[in-house]
Amino acid sequence: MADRKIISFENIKVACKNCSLATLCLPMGLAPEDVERLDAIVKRNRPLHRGDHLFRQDDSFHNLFVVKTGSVKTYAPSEDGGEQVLGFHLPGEIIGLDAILNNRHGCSAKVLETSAVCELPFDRLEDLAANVPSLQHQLYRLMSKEIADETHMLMLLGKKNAEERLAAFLLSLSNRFKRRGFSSTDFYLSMSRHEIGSYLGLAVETVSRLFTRFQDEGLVRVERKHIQIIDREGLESLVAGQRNHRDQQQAPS
Amino acid sequence: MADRKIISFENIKVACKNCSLATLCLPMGLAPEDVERLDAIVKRNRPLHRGDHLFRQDDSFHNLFVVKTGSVKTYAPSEDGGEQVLGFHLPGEIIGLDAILNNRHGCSAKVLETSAVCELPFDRLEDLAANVPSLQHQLYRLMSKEIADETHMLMLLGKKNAEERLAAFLLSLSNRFKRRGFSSTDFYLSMSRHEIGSYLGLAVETVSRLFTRFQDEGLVRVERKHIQIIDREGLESLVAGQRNHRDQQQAPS
DNA sequence: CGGCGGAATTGACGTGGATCAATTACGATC
DNA sequence: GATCGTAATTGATCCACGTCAATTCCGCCG
Repeated sequence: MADRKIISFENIKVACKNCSLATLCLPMGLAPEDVERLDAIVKRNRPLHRGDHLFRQDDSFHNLFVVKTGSVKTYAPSEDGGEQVLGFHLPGEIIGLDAILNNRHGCSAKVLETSAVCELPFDRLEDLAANVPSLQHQLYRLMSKEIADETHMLMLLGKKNAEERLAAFLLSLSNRFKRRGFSSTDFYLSMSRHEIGSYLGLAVETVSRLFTRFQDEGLVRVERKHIQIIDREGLESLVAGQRNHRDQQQAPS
Repeated sequence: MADRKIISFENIKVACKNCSLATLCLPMGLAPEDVERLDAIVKRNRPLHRGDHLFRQDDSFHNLFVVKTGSVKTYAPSEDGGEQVLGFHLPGEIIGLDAILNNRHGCSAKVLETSAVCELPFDRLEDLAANVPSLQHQLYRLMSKEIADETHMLMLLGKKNAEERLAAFLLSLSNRFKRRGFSSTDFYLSMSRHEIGSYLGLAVETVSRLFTRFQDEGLVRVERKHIQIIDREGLESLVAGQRNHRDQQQAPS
């Protein structure tokens, strides 16, 4: 009891309308009274800690999750203990949309650092969306964004080499931090080299070597998890890939 | 006029309720009267021919497209005339969901063979969905499926080698043909080796060599575009990837 | 403060698949 | 049926990146 009181500050729950993420998250584009209605179905839990799961593959699906602070990775575990990282999720990003299809989660989601996460019961959200066209539209938009983002990732994995992939990854993080009001040039990675490699389809050693190479070339400053972007344009021209190889031929009519 | 009459058989337009795809497509799970309402907003065009575009990258977005017969590829063109194939779409599959976000198509869509395609004005569909919960739900499901499919593809590109990718591709086609009432063991490819390679992140030559290898190993019979699956289980065990390499290590807690 | 264990780095080496280069096989057109 | 252009196959070579192995670094805990 006393205990509960002491840590009660953890329970401070920011209403959607006061949340700094309102312009990236579901409330985007909603009228104030609709934000209130959305607010009424959001569950806000106490912070989770590194290693906690939001859900595991094959869990039955009830809620979508939105990162409020911290970061989360989604991944597909494989029998043999290995895993394929599918995504890293920053504040304002929605997790679980792939589970609507079968009412079952197709991947696992694990917290990378102490994080706050909002929970949205999907059936209630769906009901509300049917009555609030702008919310319905925003849901479609968010799902569309998820599709577009994954398409972008497919292109990265399909035809970019290792350095183009890592450069794109760093720029993606940089841009997302910026939108969230953090520095776009100075940030900390919450994931390991191993996880970055898994996400980008590269070996850990390759990731490590590229970080040192990028640093030697004056593109970034790397100190363990601490990243500083020194030459953003340099990274961008890497991604654009002057040195792009595969598949430059003409397609058939 | 006479002309129009002569080819008028092309204009035979199957209503959704009579369409053989009703159980895979948007009408899935809708009550008959709701199918009628959906039917009312569907535009059915005359068949398109090989090379015709449904839309091009950066076109403004108005309609979703559903393949009725034939096949369509989506791809991202690059300045230099190259392209990255993003997907192959068979009857009953929806195209254009990634465009909802910005009201602009993020990729191009081109018909691979003579094909019939239904067109759905998205704004009218959205309005209808707001009034027909089962349609709204079906739309969420279809978008969720798109996300889950792309996730699956990310895993393929992220950690599978060339033969695992091609085996998975063949099995995917086989399964999709089966659901559509076609043979799952004997079919024709509507796309070129080059397009397969682009889709799978492989060089044309690699695709070609793998086809011959698979044939030599008695997994399939290949004769140009004509494919016969001889040993489905063999292909499946390839995909499962006994010989799987990358990333079998333990993840951190 | 010292010792332990996982994470990261660095180096040496091997290989899967890209690239380059011919050759062959089709399909379209007249 | 001859001609041409593109698709597909096949072979030879190369290299980006994975794998293996050793070392260093850092956070953690007694």
